[in-house]
Amino acid sequence: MASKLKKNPITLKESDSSVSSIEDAMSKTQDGRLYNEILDAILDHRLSPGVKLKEDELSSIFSVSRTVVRRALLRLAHDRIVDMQPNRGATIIRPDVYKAREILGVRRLIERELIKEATLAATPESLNALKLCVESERDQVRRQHIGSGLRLSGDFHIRLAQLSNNSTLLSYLKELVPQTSLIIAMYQTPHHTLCSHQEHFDIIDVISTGDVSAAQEVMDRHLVHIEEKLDLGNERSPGDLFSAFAHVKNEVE
Amino acid sequence: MASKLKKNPITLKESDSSVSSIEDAMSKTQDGRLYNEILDAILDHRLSPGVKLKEDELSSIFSVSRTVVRRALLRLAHDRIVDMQPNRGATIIRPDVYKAREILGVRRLIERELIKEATLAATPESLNALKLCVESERDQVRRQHIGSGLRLSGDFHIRLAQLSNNSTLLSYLKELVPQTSLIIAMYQTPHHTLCSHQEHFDIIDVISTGDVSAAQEVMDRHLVHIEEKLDLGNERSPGDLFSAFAHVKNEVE
DNA sequence: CACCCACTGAATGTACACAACATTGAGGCG
DNA sequence: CGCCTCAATGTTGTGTACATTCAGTGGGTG
Repeated sequence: MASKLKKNPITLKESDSSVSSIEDAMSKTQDGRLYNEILDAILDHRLSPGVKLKEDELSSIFSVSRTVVRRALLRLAHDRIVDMQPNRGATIIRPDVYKAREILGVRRLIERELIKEATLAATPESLNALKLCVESERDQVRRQHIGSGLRLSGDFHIRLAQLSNNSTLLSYLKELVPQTSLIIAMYQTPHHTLCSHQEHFDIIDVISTGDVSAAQEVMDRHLVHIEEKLDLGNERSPGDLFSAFAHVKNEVE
Repeated sequence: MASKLKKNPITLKESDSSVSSIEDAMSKTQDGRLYNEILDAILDHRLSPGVKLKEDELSSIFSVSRTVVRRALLRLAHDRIVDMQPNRGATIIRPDVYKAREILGVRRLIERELIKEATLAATPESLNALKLCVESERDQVRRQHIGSGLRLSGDFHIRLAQLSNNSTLLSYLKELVPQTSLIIAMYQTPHHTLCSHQEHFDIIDVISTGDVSAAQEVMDRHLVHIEEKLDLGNERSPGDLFSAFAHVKNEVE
């Protein structure tokens, strides 16, 4: 059992994650830290769809008790980021094509509203802070830190949503972003599937004009672009054995 | 400590709740049962906004260990139905006016989309089943079972949403309905604030015509009516000491 | 040879004990 | 007389042991 420790290359980056992640006040308890760790791993594509998250392994890796692991997993399950069946443990979701379209559709619905409210509430200062965030994203990608780039790309959407002061829709988006990350992991095409940071800069520009409809239009197109870059036509993602043989091992939902 | 058992009048209606509640497959584990019990109590207005949910008390009342109680509370916290602060326990949320408007606004956004998809996916059979549900709701109210009527009223919206096959938006609505129930409890005016079942019948009728825009219009008006029946002008709900002295005891968020 | 069933091992569900933290009240001090 | 300190108490956070369930396996039988 102890030999399984090195099986997973997840490093726990103490202070880094609590800074980079948007989740702020919840890191006080241990399960909040673990929750963020797993979330970051998913956003960075270090954890793939379909991976089984065994409680013993996680407790070994992060040196916490199963109690803490269970809490973290329960939260992820409630976010619909992992799937928990009674007595059968937790696995990272593998959205099928139908579900993927559903999630992306909900994102469009919700972000259309969020950007409307954000546009009405934006100030020059908050937009500048947002711009800095996108620049950092761009720099990470240039340095070939694709994983961090991906996470920061999600961060942009969440920070943008925070401008709106709509905490309900914000909490939904916080679930949708990791789900989208998993969808990208499953259905990405050879060409890059990152949010283009240029589009992020464009979005900031439109918001600063105060034109709500235009902002909604740009955001919607941005999300459609993401969807178009995916290969949602045929179900399996190329080169992924898990997808190719999904019907053998587990016929999900 | 054992003497506190009789303090809370919550009865645990074994089989009843698992039938009446929409939550279906989750009642296998004990925490799912407790989760549904608390949710039903909120929907029936047997539990009010601001009530402290102590782990020991709940574990005594329902004869389960604190482990189970904690899981249930954690789920409720994630639904934003209870508020959990580290080391400070769980209390049922008390949405202020701003938050109340936000939640009702999100409901309108989400149900507008849900009824669109439901209209496109509806069949005569599914609509008939829905009609039976509303009739049962009407009968409960006629028999003065206001609590059950309230819960069934929420059930209508959820069952309607289930027609749409959009599980993401459905899960959001499952959080929004109890939140709405708490808002109604806080801000209800002397005249009845139930969803009028007549409007529910109307909604079913419009859906059966297949006219999406009309259905959206009717649903939107229905939700606006609910909001209009509330007294969101002045914050306190009449006769509720908790609200009246909220600024003294705890200045929430 | 294929199918069925009991067994076994591993993983999860639950309970309880202890530790850490927050709240509150009394007492002392300024 | 009011304020501060600190201990007592209650409540939550965490770790661990035990119970339960499930999946895989091996042997037996039709």
